[in-house]
Amino acid sequence: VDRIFFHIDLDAFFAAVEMADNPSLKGKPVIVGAALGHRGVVSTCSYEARKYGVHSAQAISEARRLCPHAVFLPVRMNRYAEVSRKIMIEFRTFTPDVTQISIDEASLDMTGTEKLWGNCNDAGAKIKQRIQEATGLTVSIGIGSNRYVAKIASGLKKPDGLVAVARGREAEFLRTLPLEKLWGAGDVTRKALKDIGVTTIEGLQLISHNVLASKFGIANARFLHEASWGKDPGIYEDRCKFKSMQGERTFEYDTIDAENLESTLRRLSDEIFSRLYDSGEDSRTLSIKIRFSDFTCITRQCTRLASYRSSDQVFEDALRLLKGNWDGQRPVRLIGLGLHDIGLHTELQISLFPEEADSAEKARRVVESIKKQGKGKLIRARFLEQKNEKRR
DNA sequence: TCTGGGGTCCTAGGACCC
DNA sequence: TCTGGGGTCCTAGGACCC
Repeated sequence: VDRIFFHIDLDAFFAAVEMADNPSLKGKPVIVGAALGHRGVVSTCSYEARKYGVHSAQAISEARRLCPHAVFLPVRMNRYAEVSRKIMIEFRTFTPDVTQISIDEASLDMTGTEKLWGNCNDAGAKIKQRIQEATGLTVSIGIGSNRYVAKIASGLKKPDGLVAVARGREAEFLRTLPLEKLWGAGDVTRKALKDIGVTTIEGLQLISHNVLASKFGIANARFLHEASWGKDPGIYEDRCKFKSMQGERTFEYDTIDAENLESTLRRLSDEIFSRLYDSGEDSRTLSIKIRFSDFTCITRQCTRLASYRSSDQVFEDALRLLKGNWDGQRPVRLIGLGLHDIGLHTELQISLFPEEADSAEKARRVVESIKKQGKGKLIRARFLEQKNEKRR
């Protein structure tokens, strides 16, 4: 059966919400992001601001230099999440198959809805009208025979755009686009492609699979090949629930203050554990992240036998990782804390009694630390027995 | 002009087990 | 004393996206 997908993207979402909430901002350059004079970047900016060269992920100080008269606003994530929920509910009145991609994007399977909403253009117009009425915001819509093509189409005529790719014309559609539009191939991949003489999507379509695989590996080669031909490499498949959660803080000034790092870790532990607790799920893998003043970054992780049961447990492991991996000398720019492999069944069935699980955990740590310090000096008891038997 | 915060997925290598 | 092949779990790092 021929399927039809709509990819819907809110235009300049954070800035647009601010303008809808405060109409006096309309027509002005609006920049949502870090507070002025603080470390941080532009989250979203209005199209008026983009005319001055302002864009997402730009340093806020740079945005200020480019557009000093813009209205600078802090990020009000709770408000955007509220508007986002409202919009997703509207989407679900058009089709039950709505995959939320991010706070401002969704992929809709609109197969078989023609009798309800009309052809693609009509259905698109109705969605736009509904979102406009409900929130005052505009969306850009891409339409295609698969989610990947729809996603790319949605980005081509922002804001308030609608681009439909005819069935059977997917490869031709991709061929006309610059390589930068190929979702999933970023700066690093493009540079590597240039090394083997590929600078266009057409070039990517025609290059031999072997050459591609030897440069990028089989999985990446297949992704690039399918994407370039307008086949869905499966970008939104099995998007289930979240698999990790993390929190991080960039310090206003790089720091070597251990107390500052510890208290930040303490706060992050409380936040993350409470999110885990609220989710009702389990995690027994924790990571910390340290970004140094030169922007290099390390991550260190550990896995327990049983899921975290308190923010104290989270903090204890986080602190141990910090102490084992920071010399107290290198200035730290950012510290982060994450929990991973989140799910309901991550618990190992080691013991019914938490005390035993804890002591098993301690034993494991002792073993690991001895292994690290005295390489090869630790062997399993059963091997000792074997040696003794041989000597006899 | 320095470069946030929240995520997903993949790879490579080591330890360990059978 | 030398040594295989397959599998799982774990760790560290990195590409990419919004």
